[in-house]
Amino acid sequence: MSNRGEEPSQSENQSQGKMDAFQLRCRKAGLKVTPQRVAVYKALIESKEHPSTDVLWRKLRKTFPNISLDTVNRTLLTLAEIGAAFVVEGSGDVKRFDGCLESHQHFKCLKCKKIIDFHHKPFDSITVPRNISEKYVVLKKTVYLEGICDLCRKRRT
Amino acid sequence: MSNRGEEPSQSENQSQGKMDAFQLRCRKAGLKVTPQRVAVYKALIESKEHPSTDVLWRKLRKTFPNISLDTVNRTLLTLAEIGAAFVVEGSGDVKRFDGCLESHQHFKCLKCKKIIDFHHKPFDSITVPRNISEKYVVLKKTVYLEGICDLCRKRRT
DNA sequence: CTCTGTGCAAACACTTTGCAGCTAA
DNA sequence: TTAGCTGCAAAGTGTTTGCACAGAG
Repeated sequence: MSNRGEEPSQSENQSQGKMDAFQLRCRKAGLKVTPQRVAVYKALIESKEHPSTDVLWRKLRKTFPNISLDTVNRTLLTLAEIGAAFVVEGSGDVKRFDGCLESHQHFKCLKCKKIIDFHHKPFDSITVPRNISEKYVVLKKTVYLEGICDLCRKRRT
Repeated sequence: MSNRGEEPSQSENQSQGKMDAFQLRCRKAGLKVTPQRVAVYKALIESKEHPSTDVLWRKLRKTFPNISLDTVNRTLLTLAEIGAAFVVEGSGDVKRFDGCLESHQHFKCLKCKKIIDFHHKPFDSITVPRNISEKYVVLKKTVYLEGICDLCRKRRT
């Protein structure tokens, strides 16, 4: 584990905990714990930028030169299936992923496509109307904001 | 209340009103009112299915055999730019559009990709936390639900 | 008349698929 | 050992672009 200049011991432990939980989750789902999977998952949870397959792949290649784009893509889709990651909601651009499992919301800049995380407690507890929850299985409730971020507003691009 | 075709009187008037408003909006934005644009807009607001470019194009060709896919796509993007339509939020599939300007929310079935509209008043009035609204320009607030629809659950596909 | 919008075709970017060899369990 | 995973290459899909002509203003 190269530990790119960041992470001292404490977060290293946290990270380790997450990795253990991840391995457990894989096994439960009947998935093998391969170096690639571990690397993809690790890179994802260390990314704060909600990377697309491509972005994560470029990053991974620095420490894992042989990993293929497909593997990254397939792994991310698999992670989403077993609930270890999410596909970020958004208005129809490239698929982007989020490895943060804690409750939070997203603001997406329409200009630079940056996604900003925030957590507003009231949004955690929104209640789905009866006529929906009776008829459909609601798996995810999301509050999602779009607009222009501070930097894009300034540079008025 | 379906009346979703070329029905007469009342809804015809409503529809006409919408078309007038649309022309006005185009002119204000400096866009020409071409037959294609009108047709695309009309087809969009008559669709309840939040169509993708492709779906809308197939539909349009029945009454407008020469219209090209690009035109439909470009027109939809243009409509989104001038605020006459929206790109539906969702987790990274094909771009889909919505011509309904009234406040409403979406539930999307992860299996069949169907999008169900609903309107839950409390969702209209969610308030964006200070730290976001102070820093960013929030153009759109969305509550978005994902899950499995009634039909997909039954047929357990 | 002018300048935008359209249609066509080619280019692109992103995903998915098929398969042979590899590897975790 | 063996089912599942990876890497490569090729095929899809959906979207964008460049350009000549047509048509709205």
